[in-house]
Amino acid sequence: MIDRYDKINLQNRLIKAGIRPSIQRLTVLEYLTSCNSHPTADDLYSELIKDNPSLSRTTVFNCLKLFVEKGLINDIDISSDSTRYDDSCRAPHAHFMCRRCHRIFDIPFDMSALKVGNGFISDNVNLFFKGICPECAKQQN
Amino acid sequence: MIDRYDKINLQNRLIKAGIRPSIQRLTVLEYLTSCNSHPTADDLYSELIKDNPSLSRTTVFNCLKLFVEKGLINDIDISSDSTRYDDSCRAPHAHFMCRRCHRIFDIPFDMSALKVGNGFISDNVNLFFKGICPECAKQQN
DNA sequence: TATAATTTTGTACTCAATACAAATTTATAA
DNA sequence: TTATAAATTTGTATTGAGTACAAAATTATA
Repeated sequence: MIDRYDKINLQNRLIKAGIRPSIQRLTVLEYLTSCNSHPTADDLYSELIKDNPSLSRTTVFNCLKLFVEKGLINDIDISSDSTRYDDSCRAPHAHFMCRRCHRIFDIPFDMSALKVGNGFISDNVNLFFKGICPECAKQQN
Repeated sequence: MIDRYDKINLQNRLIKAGIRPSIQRLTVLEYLTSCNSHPTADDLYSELIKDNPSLSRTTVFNCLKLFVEKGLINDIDISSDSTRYDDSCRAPHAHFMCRRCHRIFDIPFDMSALKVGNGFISDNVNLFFKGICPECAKQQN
């Protein structure tokens, strides 16, 4: 159960992000904050429906989408629509996705310094930035 | 049109990766290598079907999946099934996805050093490793 | 040439995510 | 308070990326 202090905390986080703290939104954010895993929308829905029988699956998707837009949470996902492919023979580079025009740019980047330790054996690294590309930044004004 | 030298090059890349160089596989790899964009499977299919009317959409998906498995190309995509979410309030960390057990691990990582320049305005960074987690590495032997 | 193994093709299907409109809740005005 | 407007939630219908599967075609091996 979520205590009063935490509830106010969560409310403040929503308000600061410009989101009206409805019960459903608090519920979704509370679960995300308290769990250490990386749940999918359906993970959340399956879990939360237990104590909130009237909760709609669409609401969970709506909340998550809104939270990501407002920068409250991260979506561990890279391409907004479908998987994209990239010839790994090319020079190492990071990717940048523009939130406005949805293009993906190659960013020259030396990835060789990026390592995981502690027994993890990595064979692939992806570095992904999101934001506004130079063109869209100009147009915005 | 793809010239003879390139064709042999592509063939060698496939063979080295342990993939039999069928016409369809060469076609898909050739397009991926020559284009500078980050096409989706359907992008590829729509383009290649023009000159290869008998090409199947499934074949394109099969090729891409195989190429990624063999490390020939990268998929710019993070979660294998559906989008996962992550409270951004938590300490900055990278992610590691185990190819065997498909779990996603948090990896403590100082992301503050990761910057894009050149007029790109980034508000979000994702660093994603793929490979084998310590547990699965042990079990493997 | 026959047989086995691999690859391709095409149809049917799954399921995450979205569109949309009705119902409900919350805020604002009179 | 009551009426009205705005925002949110709900549920159904739909989309579309990706997969399962088996038949057809191709390629390798005996």
